[in-house]
Amino acid sequence: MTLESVINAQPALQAATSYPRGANVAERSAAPPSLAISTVIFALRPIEGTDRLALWLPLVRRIREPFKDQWALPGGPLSHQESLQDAAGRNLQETTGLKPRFLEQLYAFGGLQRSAQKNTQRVVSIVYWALVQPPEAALATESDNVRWVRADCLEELAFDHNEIVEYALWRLRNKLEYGSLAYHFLGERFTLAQVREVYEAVLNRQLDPANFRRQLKATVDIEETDEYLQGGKHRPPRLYRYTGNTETFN
Amino acid sequence: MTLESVINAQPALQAATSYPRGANVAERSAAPPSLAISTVIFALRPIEGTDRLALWLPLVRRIREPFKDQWALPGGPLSHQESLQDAAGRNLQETTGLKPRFLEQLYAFGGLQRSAQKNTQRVVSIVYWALVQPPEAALATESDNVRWVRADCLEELAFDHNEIVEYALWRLRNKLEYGSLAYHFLGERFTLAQVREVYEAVLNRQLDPANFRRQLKATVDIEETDEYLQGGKHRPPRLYRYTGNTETFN
DNA sequence: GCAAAAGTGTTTAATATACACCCATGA
DNA sequence: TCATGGGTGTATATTAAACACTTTTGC
Repeated sequence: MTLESVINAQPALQAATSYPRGANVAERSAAPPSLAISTVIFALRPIEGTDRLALWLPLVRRIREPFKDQWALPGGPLSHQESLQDAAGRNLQETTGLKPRFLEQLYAFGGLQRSAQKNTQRVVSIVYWALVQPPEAALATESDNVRWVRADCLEELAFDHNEIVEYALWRLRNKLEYGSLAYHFLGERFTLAQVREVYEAVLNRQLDPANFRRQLKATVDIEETDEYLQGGKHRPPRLYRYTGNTETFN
Repeated sequence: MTLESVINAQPALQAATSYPRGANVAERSAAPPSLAISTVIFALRPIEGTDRLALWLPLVRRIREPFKDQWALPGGPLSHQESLQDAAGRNLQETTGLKPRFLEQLYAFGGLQRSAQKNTQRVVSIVYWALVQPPEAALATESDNVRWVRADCLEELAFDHNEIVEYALWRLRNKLEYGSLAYHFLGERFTLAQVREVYEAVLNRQLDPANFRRQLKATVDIEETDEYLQGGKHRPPRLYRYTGNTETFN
């Protein structure tokens, strides 16, 4: 399943099903809210023309009302047979093609003004967020209806998806410094400079290489290997491995 | 509405509605999950017999299956007319009788093993957590079916409510030091020693009064008043006011 | 050798901790 | 005046930041 193919699943969850015209008000308001799962997928990619990294996320174009032709977060329906976490994971797999190394619940959005349509069924969205590595991200190819965009210069998205991305960014920046988050953007082995690049891209500011290296090594959860990254222009840097646990809640 | 009276609302949300026997499997699995809202309500109360504070929360006794006669978090149905935040706030108001100064979404729980019953409708619970002040907490009177218990020595609760409380405690302890959380346990004016007592109760360890005072005053969000708390046994301490914003997300 | 990133050392400032000490009040 | 918590001062340890300097590679 490709990223594009999930677009067809979109309207089923975030667009709204109208009630039959004959339904009276009491019946309508008694109807249960429907449940949807969306995911904010962050990846680090170089800014075009430069070698500096920035945060990107994939969007899909809506092909039905409401918000037809606008861009939205990838999402899917909540199947009766899977947990919330599994539903989000499956959705991410269908979207990027790979199992995420980091997938965590972000927030449940259930405001009444989420859909611009009137007389629609209420939709509660449980939003997850994921971090993927560059090789994984490369599998989610672009097309007319799938696009990677920079997270910090978004156009207007469908529904309340702009706010959702803002919140995800806020969470990412807050959680970064005090946990294992950065390593989810990287492979199993990495140089300390690569970790610094992750921090610099996410926090959007320069960090002192010398001090950053010392702080990282003070973290006991990092372990040096005997290998060095070859092929660079300068002195080959040592490769490290993350040894802390990467478990998330639920 | 009293705390006790909301018990009757409980089964409607966390117990499960069986499907008619004639329904086939396809129809059954297509049925949408139902949505419930629960709230973990924390208050600081003295440990019996001492003057040290500890975290307490109110529980209600279930009067129907599943988990009949076991204790559970107060909860209520999600009305079609209100936002998630409003639904949680109304539920808290019905429970403790007062508008909370702090109410925030905790997590959406939607595991499939949440109910011990088979052949039941799936229930997704969006759980909020609240902090209330002692005078507010006093309004939630105890009865046969309503009890305040200490948060750190819970018996076995209904559903997965033990895990939910554990998670809420974890969040509380993490968020305490870096925000305005502590002041939600206190009134508009307070002494610095009272703030320290809140920290000591939540973090469950002693803090140096001198250093704590200095760190607090380094926070620009605190302002001294001209008033002093009279009636104590010793030197009357100065009263302070919190000037930071107490807004929460959503 | 030169440029550039890897990696180390050192100096300084900011912050946390420990604890001695004075202050103001009720009893 | 004594006990006690309120409140201040200070000396020390720990940590963060700034930046000079050495090392190792490709070209």
